[in-house]
Amino acid sequence: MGKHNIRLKDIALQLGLSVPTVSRALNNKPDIGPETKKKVVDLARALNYQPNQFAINFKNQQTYIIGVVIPQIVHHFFSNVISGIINKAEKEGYSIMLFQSNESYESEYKGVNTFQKSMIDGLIISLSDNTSDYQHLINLQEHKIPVVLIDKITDKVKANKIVCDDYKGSYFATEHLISLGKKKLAHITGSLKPFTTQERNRGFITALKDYGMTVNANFIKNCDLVSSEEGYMCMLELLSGHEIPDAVFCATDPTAIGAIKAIKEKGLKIPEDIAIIGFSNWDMSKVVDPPLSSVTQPDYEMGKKAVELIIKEISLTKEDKKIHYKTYVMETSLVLRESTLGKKNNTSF
Amino acid sequence: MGKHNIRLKDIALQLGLSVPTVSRALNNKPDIGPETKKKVVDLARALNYQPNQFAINFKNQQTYIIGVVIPQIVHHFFSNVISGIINKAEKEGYSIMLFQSNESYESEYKGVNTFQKSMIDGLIISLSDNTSDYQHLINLQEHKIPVVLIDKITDKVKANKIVCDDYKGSYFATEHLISLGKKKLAHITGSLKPFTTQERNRGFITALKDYGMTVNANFIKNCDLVSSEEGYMCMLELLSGHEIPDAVFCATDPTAIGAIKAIKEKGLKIPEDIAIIGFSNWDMSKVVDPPLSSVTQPDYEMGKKAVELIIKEISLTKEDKKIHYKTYVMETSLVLRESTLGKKNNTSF
DNA sequence: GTATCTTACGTAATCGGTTACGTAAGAAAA
DNA sequence: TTTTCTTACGTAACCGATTACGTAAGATAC
Repeated sequence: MGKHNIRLKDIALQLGLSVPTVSRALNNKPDIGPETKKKVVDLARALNYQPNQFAINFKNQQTYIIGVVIPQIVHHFFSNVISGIINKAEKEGYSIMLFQSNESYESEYKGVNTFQKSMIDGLIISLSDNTSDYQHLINLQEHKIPVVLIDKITDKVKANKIVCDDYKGSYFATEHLISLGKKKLAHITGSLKPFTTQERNRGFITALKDYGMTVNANFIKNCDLVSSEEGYMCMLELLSGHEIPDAVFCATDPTAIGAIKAIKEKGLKIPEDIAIIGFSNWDMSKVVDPPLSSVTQPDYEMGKKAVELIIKEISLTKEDKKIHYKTYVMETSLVLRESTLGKKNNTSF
Repeated sequence: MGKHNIRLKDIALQLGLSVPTVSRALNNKPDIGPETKKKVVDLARALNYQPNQFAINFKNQQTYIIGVVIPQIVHHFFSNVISGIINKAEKEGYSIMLFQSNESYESEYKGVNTFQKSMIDGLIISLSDNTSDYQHLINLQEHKIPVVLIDKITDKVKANKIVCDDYKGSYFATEHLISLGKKKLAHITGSLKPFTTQERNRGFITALKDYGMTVNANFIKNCDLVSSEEGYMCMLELLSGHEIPDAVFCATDPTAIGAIKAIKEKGLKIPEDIAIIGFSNWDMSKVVDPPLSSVTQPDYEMGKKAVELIIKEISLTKEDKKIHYKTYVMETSLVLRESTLGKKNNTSF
């Protein structure tokens, strides 16, 4: 037992030919006699010859592997991004090496380095919240390995970047609350370290100003861990003031879900007393009571786009052409449910 | 611009040495003079020499890459499995190549083949529901590439396998419903094609029998797509009979969540009129109203275990030792919430 | 002083392929 | 018949490392 893989050498020996001749026969190269070619092709088929891709990649100095580093896989947004990346990469003949940083800079650094040594052709990365040094990425680029940043990006690295329009999504979410006639809008933010969260905050504030409403500092609560527990606590604080909001925009769905729990416990009605909308349209948001309105991000498409960009940059780099870096901003949209619209005759999930 | 990576050759040229001498100096091999060694090590450090892992792997015929094929990434159970796989693999010095079959046999087949050509050291796979031919896996094994099956397994392939105890988990869930004093138990199953679902069904039926209860065929509904929509429809059917159940065990959480919606719409109380318990403890289950009791699977640990098994088998295979295949059955446990326990003074999520 | 053993290096082979180049034999042209 | 041009193959080099083996110089033993 234990077949070894058939090599060109095996075919060459059986036919009394040299290895390059066999290679030429199988790769439709010139300088090969028609009868020899037929003999080689037939034997290769009979032996079920599969070229050793690893050796070819080594010779070509190309692996057809794209490295992907993200903060965490168990996350609605990122698992969808990865899904888009993998499906698109497969279509284009690339494989994916995946690593999660668990939001640790050291881990991210190590992962990128491991990938570099494995000779990935390109890297798609969403930065850890704790990354503030970008030398590992710049180092990669200096070795002509393209880098595409996705969602968690930085302006310290010159590269193609993909984000979704957190600002506009938040603006529209806020506008939606205003359109319901709400006057006292609150915002539960996430950690303001990531650019994405800052943008969501900016969208909220700008919308208020554009509609001539004042921003009440007491109505903006910070929720660093973006967990349901924290959302619950933040909402309790908002409800304990002498003035309470009549609408809340949460920077993530889990915090919104915690907030819903707090609102319901206080005996208040959603959306009549307080309307609430989240961000990212998590799976769980359609099953909470009431179902949560949210802002959807084009996660799958962002992953797909990242693969397109990296493959294009890989081929441009090989031809030593200059790359014009851009930041691609992808549109979000509102998914409206009972938490803002109220009960409808609606059995959908 | 465009540094090329430093090679042994570069160091050798600068010092007037041969490549193997430089290699010996850097790898603590014998047959090297102390002064020469120092010169080489110093220059290597100065140039920040990083050995080309790809070349080393090629020479050693080992990639330190584990291929992972699963049906879908965007799934609570699988994303946790992958998380366990990646974290453990990194600790052991392996990288992960990830592929999703989207429940298609053709896609799974193609993915496995691509991985084989890329010379993965081992494969961890959870089979697609539509896979009934296993030649791609056997072929891998014949080429001495170990295969570990996880969760969606088959007895047609001799290999190490990891499952969780779907039978016992379901038995305990059913037992829990009985312990609440429930007499008319229903079961909403998933597609009975996967072995896992069959086991869940068996657990339910065996528990009923062990407690001297009869199995009412009208109380067993099939829910092929395991979606919330289907769970909702199945539950409506159960509620439209002349006799309705007082407890339901659902083979997956999403169907249970659909069922909850149906029960609430009929104005029935959970768990007083109908208690309900699901399976897999999805993230969303703690936020539905009422929070759903469920059976947790040790997803992360299963991924970790899979990596341990594959690495062990890789090293045993290299030494040409015989492998004794086992199926590892990992324990589930119950997470009890309001859908069976009723309202408690409980603010946890 | 000669034989033998170390030491420290270089040369060659290898992993499995691709590609540049050299060359013998036969065909075509002069 | 001699020269030149194809054709169809083999040889050598390469990708970047590791490893088996050969060997000159110096140390040690007899």
